[in-house]
Amino acid sequence: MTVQESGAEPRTAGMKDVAAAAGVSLGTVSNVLNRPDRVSPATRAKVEAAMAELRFVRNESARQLRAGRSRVLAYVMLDGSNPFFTDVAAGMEDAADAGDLSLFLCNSAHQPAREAAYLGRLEQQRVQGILITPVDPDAPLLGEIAHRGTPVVVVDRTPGGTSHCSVAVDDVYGGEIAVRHLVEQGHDRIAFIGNHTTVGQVRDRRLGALRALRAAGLGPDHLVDLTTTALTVADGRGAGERLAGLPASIRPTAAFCANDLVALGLLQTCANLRMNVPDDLAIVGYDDIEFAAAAAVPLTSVRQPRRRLGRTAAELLLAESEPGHEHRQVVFTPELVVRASTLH
Amino acid sequence: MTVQESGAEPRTAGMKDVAAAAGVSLGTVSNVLNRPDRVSPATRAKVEAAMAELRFVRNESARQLRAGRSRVLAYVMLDGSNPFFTDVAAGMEDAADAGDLSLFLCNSAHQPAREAAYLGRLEQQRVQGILITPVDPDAPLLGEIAHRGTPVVVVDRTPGGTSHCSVAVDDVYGGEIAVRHLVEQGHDRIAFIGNHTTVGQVRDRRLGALRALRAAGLGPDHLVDLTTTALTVADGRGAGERLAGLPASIRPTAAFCANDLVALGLLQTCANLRMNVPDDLAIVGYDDIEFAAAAAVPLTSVRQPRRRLGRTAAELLLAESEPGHEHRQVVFTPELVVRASTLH
DNA sequence: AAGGGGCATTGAAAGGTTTCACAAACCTGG
DNA sequence: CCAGGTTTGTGAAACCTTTCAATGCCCCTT
Repeated sequence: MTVQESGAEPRTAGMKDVAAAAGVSLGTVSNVLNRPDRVSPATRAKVEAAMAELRFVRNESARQLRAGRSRVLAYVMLDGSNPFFTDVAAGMEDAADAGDLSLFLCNSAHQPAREAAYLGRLEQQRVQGILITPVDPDAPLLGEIAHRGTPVVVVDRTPGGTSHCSVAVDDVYGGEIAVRHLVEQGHDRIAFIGNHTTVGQVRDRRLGALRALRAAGLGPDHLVDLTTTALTVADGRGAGERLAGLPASIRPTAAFCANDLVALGLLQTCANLRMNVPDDLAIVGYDDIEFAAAAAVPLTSVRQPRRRLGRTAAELLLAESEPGHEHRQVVFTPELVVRASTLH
Repeated sequence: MTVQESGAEPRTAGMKDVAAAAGVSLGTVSNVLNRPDRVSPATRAKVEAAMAELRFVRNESARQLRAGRSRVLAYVMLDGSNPFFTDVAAGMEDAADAGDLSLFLCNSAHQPAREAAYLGRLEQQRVQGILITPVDPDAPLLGEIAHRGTPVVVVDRTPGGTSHCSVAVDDVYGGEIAVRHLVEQGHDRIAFIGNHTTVGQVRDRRLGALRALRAAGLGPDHLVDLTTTALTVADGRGAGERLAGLPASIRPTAAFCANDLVALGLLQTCANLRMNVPDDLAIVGYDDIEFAAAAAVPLTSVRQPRRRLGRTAAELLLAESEPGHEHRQVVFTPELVVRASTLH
């Protein structure tokens, strides 16, 4: 209306165009955008009308270039198909919303190369901060990034060094309450199903299991290891078949699974083999994902405060920019949710 | 080594600093980065050494500002906690990797406001393109964005207009093969569980179900609607209880669920109520998520080519920039995966 | 030995925003 | 009616990269 649209469509209108259309200076347009209170209602209206007219879209690259920092957080997650991580991400979104930031999700899918590629891209984008559940929490890359100035918070792993904050859950304690519960239910021969030789988390959970046995006066030989390669439903099924193949005299009467996916696989094998849960085999899972409560036999599981984990991680990240910041390692305490899979 | 690090740490080194350290011009540094073949090996080595020395990180904002476009795709998904969508995203990642692009995931969680916020942010970032499973495929916002120049591809919904490409699966056909299978198994009274009044997809699946009945000479009264508010496990449980409450004379002998989460919930209720699956109730789900095969009774389900859906969507998006581009609506054909939940 | 072609490198402009010191206009109270 | 303070608005610099025409330089050809 103020400007004549003659012929070809302009690629995109910039603030300069808006300023011309509204008959004000460039600086005023910027003020309307960034400090609306510093501009009189009348001119503000004029400028806003021009912006609508021209379909102005702010160019975030230029804004960032000048302003130095972006309004974006990113979470590089280990496994996008595991509900645990998407729940953690939901918690981060809560915090990001509150701070008027956007959260971008990246899925490394356990691949170090992909993780590195994402980290590089994010660093180049000058994101405000990076949340990450790393393939390897002690990889030097993380420290380098933090050292170069992009805040990093490690989620659900505790890194050795302290070049950044971290948020995790006490896995030793989680393993302990799981097995203590089984012992209280009268079991004294318990299978541990997971890949404790590979993953730190799982090692800790197993440690907790041993501690609970010791507290009950039972030695480590009361824990029967069924080692898996990963923590998928298929791994659980496989372990179930191995378990069922053991002679009755030494077959455990209960199983503690390193996560719920494994527990669900185990449960499925039990159903196939007509083993009753919990009478023939009691099962405890880990994570308390939504599908745990929804299983054919609702699963007793160790609940991690997933959403809170994510929210806290994001909050820690935002706190990094404050003046006298000290890196903190937050550890949450898990809790046992008892359901039918362990109750006679 | 070439440069003396005196006193305070510089925020971040830019290409200018690298050029100075390497004793070459700015343009040469740019060439090393963007057209390495145009630079002699000797100087390239010098420059690369300087970059390593100074821990140079390319500033993506400035690059974009000048170059105009970014190397980022984004997928705005409807529900980050539904494995279906994370699998679709995995397919997109495959395509993005191939094109040396990064994929950022955003989760609208069914909230229009959040969706709009993400879209705004992405448009401002000038991402190369937006993939989206929208809350409302006919919202005008999508068309506006496409019209302003950011390519948009709609995933798993078919929008009314044709201002962009779309990729979907033939839901009518999916419903048809599901119910045809049930009819072939001898069922003639079938429950339909889902929210077909709200969601276009579900409406189509139900339409397919009716078509299969008609083909078998059965009228629409042979389909018993159990309407839910959403498509979660809890909705499935609730529907199961309603179903079990029906008098035996009119109770369906089979159920077709609008997705696998609902089917899993239904399955759980059956287990609780000691109803045998499939003898007392046959169940067909939809999506064939990983948990479907892993259920206590492995679930017959309609498989959507999730990963291919995602990959194709991303490819379509990349093709948008080609000269004589026409918007295409790709429709895939689902297939039935038969498992124990429908086989005597 | 002169001319010509290629190749490696350079220097300056451009891209859209934010920021900040400054100018102009407007009030307030004496 | 004026001094001093406040509110609005302005103009130019700065942010860091990419791009491209122009400049040297070296080697090959005749």
